Amino acid sequence: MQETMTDEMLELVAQRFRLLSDPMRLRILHHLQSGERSVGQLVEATGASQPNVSKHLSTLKMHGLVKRRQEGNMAYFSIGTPFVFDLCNSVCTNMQEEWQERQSVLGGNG
Amino acid sequence: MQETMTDEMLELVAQRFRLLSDPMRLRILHHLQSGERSVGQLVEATGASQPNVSKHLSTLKMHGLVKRRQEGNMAYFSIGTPFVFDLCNSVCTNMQEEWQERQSVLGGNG
DNA sequence: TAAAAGTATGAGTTCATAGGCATATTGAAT
DNA sequence: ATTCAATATGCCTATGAACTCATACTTTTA
Repeated sequence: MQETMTDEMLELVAQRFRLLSDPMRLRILHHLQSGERSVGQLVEATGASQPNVSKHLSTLKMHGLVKRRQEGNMAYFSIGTPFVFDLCNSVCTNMQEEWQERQSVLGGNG
Repeated sequence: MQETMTDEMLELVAQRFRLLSDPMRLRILHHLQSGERSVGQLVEATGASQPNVSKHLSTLKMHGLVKRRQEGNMAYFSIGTPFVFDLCNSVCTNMQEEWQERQSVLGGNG
């Protein structure tokens, strides 16, 4: 973090993190990682309802995490800012490290 | 993100991000970045109420983002996982990049 | 033991949001 | 023009969480 953090900056950063704090949104992003997907495909893949998927996509798009492309009847979404996966990877890595530490503390070295 | 993400993993990652999705918690972490602080110091620095600060610290501690040390009457807290600052820096950097892009799009190059 | 300071916790309130359902909108096909 | 398919949106509800106030807990001091 920087030396000085204004209230507005804190609010914006928190907002960004809040976008990633929902499992369904993470699942959608995860499926988009392998490429562009239509709403229907995401509904199929996530098991969520179509309105729910559409709303999450709308939220993600509003904040630039996702891009939208229309083709006929269908709307295709894709990742807007690949850096989100860096964030997720960092969190995953850190969690794994903590688990390993905890395990070695609990279970000794055997 | 990894190739396979179980529901439990998604839930845990989301939980981690949710911890960072609150401005007050970010502010507390930000103040801890320069070193260990007592609850009273954080109350003073953040302007939040003492119960509020204590609860946030309790939440952060429960998830390992913060460590607690007791000395007499006082409780001193410090950063448990420095990697959170990497996450915040990534977000800040990315936001700045997007702003610059937006500015050059809106304002041209002059 | 009593009082005071620092911190933690519980009850209650308020606010944000995820999700479901119904329906509106948009484009394609007949 | 009508009907159908894909997607978006509005309303509603329920759940979670941040905050406040009051109070309990804990350690120090008198």
